[in-house]
Amino acid sequence: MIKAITGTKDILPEQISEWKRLEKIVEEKMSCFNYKEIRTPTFEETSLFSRGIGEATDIVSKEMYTFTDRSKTSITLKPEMTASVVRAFIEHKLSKKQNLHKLYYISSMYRQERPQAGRLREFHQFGAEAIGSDNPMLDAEMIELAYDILKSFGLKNLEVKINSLGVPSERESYKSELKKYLSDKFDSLSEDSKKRFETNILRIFDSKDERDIEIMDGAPKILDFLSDESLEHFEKVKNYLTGIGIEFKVDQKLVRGLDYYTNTTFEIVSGSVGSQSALCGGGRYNLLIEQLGGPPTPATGFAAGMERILLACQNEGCSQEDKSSLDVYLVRMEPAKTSDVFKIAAELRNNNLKTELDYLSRSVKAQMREANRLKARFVLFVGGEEFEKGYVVLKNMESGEQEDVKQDNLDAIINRLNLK
RNA sequence: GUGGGCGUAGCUCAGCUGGUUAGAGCGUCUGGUUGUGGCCCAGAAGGUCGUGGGUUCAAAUCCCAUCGCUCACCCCA
Repeated sequence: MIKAITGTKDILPEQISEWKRLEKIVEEKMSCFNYKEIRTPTFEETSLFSRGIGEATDIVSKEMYTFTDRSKTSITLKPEMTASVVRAFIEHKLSKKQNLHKLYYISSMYRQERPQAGRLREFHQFGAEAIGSDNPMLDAEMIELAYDILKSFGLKNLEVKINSLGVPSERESYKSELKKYLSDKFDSLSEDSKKRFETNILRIFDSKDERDIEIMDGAPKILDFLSDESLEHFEKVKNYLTGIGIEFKVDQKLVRGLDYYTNTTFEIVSGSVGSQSALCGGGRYNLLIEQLGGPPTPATGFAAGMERILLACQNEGCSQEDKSSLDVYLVRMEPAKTSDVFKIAAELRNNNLKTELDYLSRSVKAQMREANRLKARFVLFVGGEEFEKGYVVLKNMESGEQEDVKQDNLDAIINRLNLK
């Protein structure tokens, strides 16, 4: 048997309604905040991601789906969306059109990691990018927007964490201070963190090793190394959030894995999923656009993992039942009436009524059971003596009442079905 | 890349101190009188016990390998 590739999942019909519900909320909220949808290709030139996300990050160094196509171009399935959006922004010279672009997307992403709860190799994210302004209001708006969507979807067990990583010069001086602090404690660090000491020292903060956590509790704090300007930006973000009643926690251990972040970073975590608790993460990336060859342009954004959100929702019991039902089910009482049934179905469907009929040549009883399972509001019996007299029988499945209706006057039925 | 758990009907699982035709619940299908659902009742279909090898008179049950799933580390959404 051929099975789906490891880390990929089919989304079956019974699961679609929750996906649609989430997508609908995303679209409504994005539009409410005046973000415009953008769609970019599934794959890009590999260098976009290696330059954009950072050569040393795990995403680029070991998780990308990269291959060479027939024209020997190195191609990569997009592991995240920001680099693609920025590429499109630069390529289409959007900065010349207007100063600020507020964009959103819903798309699948690809990362070759070991799958686990809330983590797949093909997964779906929605997210937003505001390109063209350094205004801290937009930093706050990103958090507001993401939080708003998660809340609207029904999630409760949420926590907003924010931090500021400052600008590169501030971060570099912080990193060297951190290095100093850790140098005499190096031997006590976990093996993983010893590696991180060289590759990305900030990530030691992410360690779940108890000794590491203890050591890092005494480490210097990033906010002490930020300039007045960076701190002021951060203060404003916090004030805006407080002003609209969003609770948050400043977490100076919140460092993000992508290289391009500057100043504000944030995460919204859920206590309702497994260890992959970050439902959404983002922050400001003021240098990325220039770094990818565009005009110097400040920007901020976020991405949210849809599978994780769905998982959290399921675990919190906030999923909604699929309420879809049928308007009418046609019961064919004799095999000879098949073409009549088919004709009536066509007319009902032409009038936008959700109509179903039997394709398996089953008994009337079986057809009724099927109608019931499909939650049909009405059943229309075609056949028998009524049909010979020119009538079809309309049955209300909830009340059980039924009545004869002239078969050459389907309009009466259509009107009746459209009423409720 | 590293570690733990698990692979028996469509689904959830029982059976596993080796021993006659492998079970349950749910679901599916068909019936419960001529043409009518939901509840109830009856019956039926459906499984090379992940795959390959080994031990044995005998293996779903023990051993090895392999594949897959899953959770966690790592990383991140």
